[in-house]
Amino acid sequence: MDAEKRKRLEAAGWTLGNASDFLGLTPVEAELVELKTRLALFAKEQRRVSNLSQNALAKKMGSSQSRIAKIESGDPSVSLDLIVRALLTSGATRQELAQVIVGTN
Amino acid sequence: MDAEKRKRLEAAGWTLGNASDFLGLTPVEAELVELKTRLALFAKEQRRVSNLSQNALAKKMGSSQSRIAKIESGDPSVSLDLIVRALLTSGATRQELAQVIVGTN
DNA sequence: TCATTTTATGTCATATATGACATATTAGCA
DNA sequence: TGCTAATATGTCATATATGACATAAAATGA
Repeated sequence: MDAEKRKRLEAAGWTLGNASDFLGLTPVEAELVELKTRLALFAKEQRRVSNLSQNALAKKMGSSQSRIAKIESGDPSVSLDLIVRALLTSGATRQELAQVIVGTN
Repeated sequence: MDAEKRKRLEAAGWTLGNASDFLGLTPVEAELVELKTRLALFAKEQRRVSNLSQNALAKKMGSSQSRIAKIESGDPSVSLDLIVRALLTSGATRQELAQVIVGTN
């Protein structure tokens, strides 16, 4: 969005910002959310690469299908611990984890 | 330990193995523990580099001094989420996180 | 030494994450 | 189309993590 459009919108009474602002997240919280989201997406890829159904992965790591679904959908009730456990169980390496963490930015 | 010593110890009634074996951890659980331990150590370093007392860091991230101590001592009651929050709050970059995760091995 | 700050350890009420389950929705294929 | 596996979504009792607090033990410096 360019400065012009921003100015017009703000003049019209809009408060601009991103999702972090809206949710009232601190920068650290926002970064953690982004990190978890990226890892969650990668977890979905990894599971598919390893040819496991959500159910199969769940059994393999002592969890349940519904929780795997929540992991992959970025459900806020899912801990970083669980995401990483899913990733490691579906064969992701530490190098790959690191890769995802550094990201594109 | 070489095969000779192992044989002698086992003959003497010792069951050999590492901490993972002793605690009955699966390979994935063991790797997660190791990962958390390394990050915990790095968290301690990072806090010191940023010249924060445990109390100061705790306030900064809305936690408590005792919990910071537990983070840094590798207490099993501490989540990966909390460790990472502590790291980010004390100024660690994603690159540094990734660095620690890939580790030396 | 002593005073002060920092860190460690233990406990507890509460908050949050968890697996299990039911059930809905979607994909994939004959 | 129908049939079946896969995935999504919601709920709940229980397990685990949390900040707060007290207090002990170290560290730091005068």
